Amino acid sequence: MATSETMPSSGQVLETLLRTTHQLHLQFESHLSALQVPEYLSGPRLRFLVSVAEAGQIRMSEIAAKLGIKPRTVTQFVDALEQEKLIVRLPDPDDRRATFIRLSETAPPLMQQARLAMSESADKVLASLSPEERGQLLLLLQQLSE
Amino acid sequence: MATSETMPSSGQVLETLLRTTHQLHLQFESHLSALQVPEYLSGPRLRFLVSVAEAGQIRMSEIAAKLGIKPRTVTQFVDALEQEKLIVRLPDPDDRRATFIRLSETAPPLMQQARLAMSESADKVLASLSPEERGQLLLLLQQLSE
DNA sequence: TATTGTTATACTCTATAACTATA
DNA sequence: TATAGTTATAGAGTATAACAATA
Repeated sequence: MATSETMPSSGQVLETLLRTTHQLHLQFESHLSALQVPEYLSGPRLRFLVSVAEAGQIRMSEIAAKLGIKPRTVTQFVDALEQEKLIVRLPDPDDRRATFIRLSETAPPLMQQARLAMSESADKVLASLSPEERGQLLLLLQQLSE
Repeated sequence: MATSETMPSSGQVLETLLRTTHQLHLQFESHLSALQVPEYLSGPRLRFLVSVAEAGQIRMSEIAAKLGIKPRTVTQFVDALEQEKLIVRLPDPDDRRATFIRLSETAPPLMQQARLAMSESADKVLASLSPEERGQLLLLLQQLSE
């Protein structure tokens, strides 16, 4: 039987995980807003854009499934990001009910800038971990998300 | 010079951290809502209640500072949780501008129930990690939040 | 003058339900 | 009849600004 230090309860781990990431999230957003990143590039929007960028071109229903959000929510992201000229809607010629989305031409440099600011913020937020510990953390997280 | 596997960039780690915990958060909330926990005990509200419970009795301005939220937001939490009979407001006799809050008598059993459900959900969410890995993760998170 | 908490208001993210156009 | 996306609406969590009561 192991001690509680080597075998903490799931509840304790998850509680710490959610609490800690909430703190990091707040720190991260406050660093970001101090930098030159446009405010409308919030966390969820950036996550959305990254998904679109990875796919190149993707149907709205697909990205909803991929991100675990509802079609209605996709419509709102697309509306907001289209207004900011970051993505464009394209009709699907094979299915006239469906709509593809992809990054606009102005999006990549902005996202690049956002990534830089994110990485700068991340350096501050993760300052208390050594490079090796960051590697460990990354592996554990990747295992969790599979 | 280490490889990128042992020394990932901060940006990559934080990106994975935020993305992964977003997924976990969604999974966790969906497990929770499938259980018998009252819906009004959402993550942020539970976090708020736990803070109040730890303090025993705390001023609204203090809890705002502790949780990193604005006084206006505290007022909303208190309004909602007071309506659910989970906390009570008490005047501060020494400063008539200030208000103390503390748990009501009915709160602790409900919170206990919520913790149990949370731990059940957590088991599912963390199923892909061994007990040792959970221990590692916990240590890394604790280090991060210091 | 400064601080505590509140009212008024608004924005983002998320959801459900009802609908339109198409398949 | 089923699917893709939209309109309409709502609710939680967060914020800023203006204000009243008190210090």
